[in-house]
Amino acid sequence: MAKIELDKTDRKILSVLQADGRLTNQEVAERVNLSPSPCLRRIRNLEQMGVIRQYVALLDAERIGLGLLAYVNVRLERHGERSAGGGLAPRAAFAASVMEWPEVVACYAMTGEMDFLLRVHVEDMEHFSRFMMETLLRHPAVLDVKSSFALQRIKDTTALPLA
Amino acid sequence: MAKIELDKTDRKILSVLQADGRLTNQEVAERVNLSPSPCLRRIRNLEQMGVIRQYVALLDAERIGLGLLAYVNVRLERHGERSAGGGLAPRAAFAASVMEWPEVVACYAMTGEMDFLLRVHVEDMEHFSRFMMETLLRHPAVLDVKSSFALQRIKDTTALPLA
DNA sequence: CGTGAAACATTAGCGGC
DNA sequence: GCCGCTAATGTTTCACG
Repeated sequence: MAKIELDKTDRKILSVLQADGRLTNQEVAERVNLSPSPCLRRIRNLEQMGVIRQYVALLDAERIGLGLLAYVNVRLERHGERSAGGGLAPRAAFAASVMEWPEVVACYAMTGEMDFLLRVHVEDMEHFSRFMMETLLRHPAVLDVKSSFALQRIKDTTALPLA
Repeated sequence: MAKIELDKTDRKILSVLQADGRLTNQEVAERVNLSPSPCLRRIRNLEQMGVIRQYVALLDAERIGLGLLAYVNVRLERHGERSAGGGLAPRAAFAASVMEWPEVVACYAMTGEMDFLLRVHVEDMEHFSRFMMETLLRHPAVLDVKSSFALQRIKDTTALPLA
C-alpha cells in the first residue's frame, strides 16, 4: 500500500512493460541498456513488491460483440447502515453483487451525490435494458441510477503516468 | 470493427490470457486441452484479427505514488462547430489535447449533458488542483467541469465478459 | 553487474484425421 | 479445414566470477 521508490531504470522497465507486457526479458534488457540478468532481477523485484500487479491480454470489445459501453451512476438506499435483520448493510450487499455481475467491469465508490460509478460492457441497448430491469434496478440496495453511453473512445490506456 | 465468430476453444484461450497475459503457449495449450501448435496458431490468429489488441503489464497506482483517482465530466463551448479562423473545432482541439495529458488515462465522448468523461490519475489533491487550474480549465474549448473522486475500488478489471 | 550453460519455450514444416 | 508430431532456434534462469 505504501509508495515504493523507483529509480530511472525501474521506471524505464515499467514503461516498456506497460506498452508491451509480452516482451522477452532480453528485449526489455536491450531497451533499458542492461544485460538480461539484472533486468530480470529488477522485474521479479517489481512483481514481488506489487508494483507490477498483473500481466493481461486486452481484447477489442467490439470484435467480441460488446458494442455498447455505459457508465452508470448508482445511488443506494440510505436506511439501515447496519441492517436490523442480520443481513448485510446496503453498501456491502451491493459491492458483493457487483463482483458477480460480469458485464460490470469496474465499480468505484465515489464522492458526490452518486454513491457508485459503474463501467458496464454489453452487446447492445437491448442487453443493457435487460441488465437494468432484471438485475441492477431489482437490487434491494439500489435507490436510483443515471446512465450515460460512450459515443466515441478518444483515449483509453491502462498505462499509468510515470512522472 | 466487425464482430468476429469465436468457438468455445477461442473463448477459453481468451479467458485464460485475460487473466494472465504472460502464460507460455504450452501452459495455455494445457489449460484448453490442445497441443502447443494448434494453440499457438489460434492465438496468432486472434492477434491478427485484432481480437487480442495488446498485452500489457498492469501497475499498482498507489505504489507508484498515484494516490488519487478522479472522474471528471467536461462540457465544451458550443459556439464554432466549425471554426472561422481556420483552427480546429472545439471537440477536435480538446481530443488532441487529451492525448497529450498523461494524467488523463481515459476519455470518452458521452451521451447526456456532459460531453466527455475523463479518468484522471494524480499523486494527490494538490496535483489535481494544479492540473485543473493550469491545464484543464485553461483549455479554450472547455466550458465547465464536474469532478468526483474515488473513495474505494470495489472492482476494476480489464477482462471483458465472454458470454 | 555480467557470463555462460542447462532447462525450457517457440515456431515452421509435414503427415494424418 | 483443423489437429499433433518433430526438430531447429531462441529464451529464461541459475550459479559463479
